[in-house]
Amino acid sequence: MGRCPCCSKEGLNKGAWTAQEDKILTDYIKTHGEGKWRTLSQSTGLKRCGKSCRLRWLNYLRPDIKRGNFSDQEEDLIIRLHKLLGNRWSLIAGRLPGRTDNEIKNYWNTYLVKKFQESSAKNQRAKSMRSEEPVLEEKAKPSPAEEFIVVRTKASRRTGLVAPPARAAPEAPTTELTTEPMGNYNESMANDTEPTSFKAPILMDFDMEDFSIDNEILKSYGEFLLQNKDDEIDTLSLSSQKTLSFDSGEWVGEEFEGEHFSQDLYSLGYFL
DNA sequence: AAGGGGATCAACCGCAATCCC
DNA sequence: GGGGATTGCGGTTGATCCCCT
Repeated sequence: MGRCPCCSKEGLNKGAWTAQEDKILTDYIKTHGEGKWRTLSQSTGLKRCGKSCRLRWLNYLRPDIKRGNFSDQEEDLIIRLHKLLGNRWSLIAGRLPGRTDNEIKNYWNTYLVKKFQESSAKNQRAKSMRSEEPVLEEKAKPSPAEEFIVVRTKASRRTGLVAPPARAAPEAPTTELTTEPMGNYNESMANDTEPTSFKAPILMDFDMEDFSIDNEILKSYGEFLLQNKDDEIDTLSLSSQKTLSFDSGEWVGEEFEGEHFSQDLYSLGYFL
């Protein structure tokens, strides 16, 4: 284990890629396809390590990469996914076609974190204006970004996340709501950016073989909907024809049938 | 006009899982 | 089955850009 041998090799180029290097890399991948990065760097004569080639391709040269600013919808989706997934940038990027994990990570660290800090400071000022109580107690409260505590270990491929069922599913009547496919992101959802409305559970690593992420997310999210059904359901009552019911702690609906559903994180999009 | 400082983002680093001989 | 090689990921760095004084 330890450090990748190729990184320590001498004679390899570092730093910004030249147009010529880009062309060599692009041409090779067009011919041979992705993968085998080490072989690629050797057979093309590129004085770059395999990791560097891979990164350059994935983050910059790939033809399907979307450039430009993040839209409001994308931003909102990132915020919501980050609440659920934590710093799983590759997973988040998987839900944003054309965006790379690196791009999303940078966007989060530069823009969204700041945005959270500002809104949290605003809230704090507003509260302290309203109350004569010292702000000391407020200080103990986490900012919206911090509120959704993400406890995680170093990234690992065989791990995922779990939303532990800390609270028992509420005894509630069947609640109906509609869903729509992820591609049709609803405008009203973009407006619902209040980060504190969804009490995300603590995230932790788990073994994919032991857990089904969606079951847990569905339980927790269903609970959230039930607790907030008066004012929140509308944000999810989209124009779709698909019907989803929450019954006895489980989601029921035509879109959610089949044993493979719970293994596919794609379903998460239905709730965002 | 210059330069200082903050913001941005491409690229690197190190770790861990998986592959493969 | 063991161990080195490879791949994938998140965290961090540093070069460059841009704005303000």
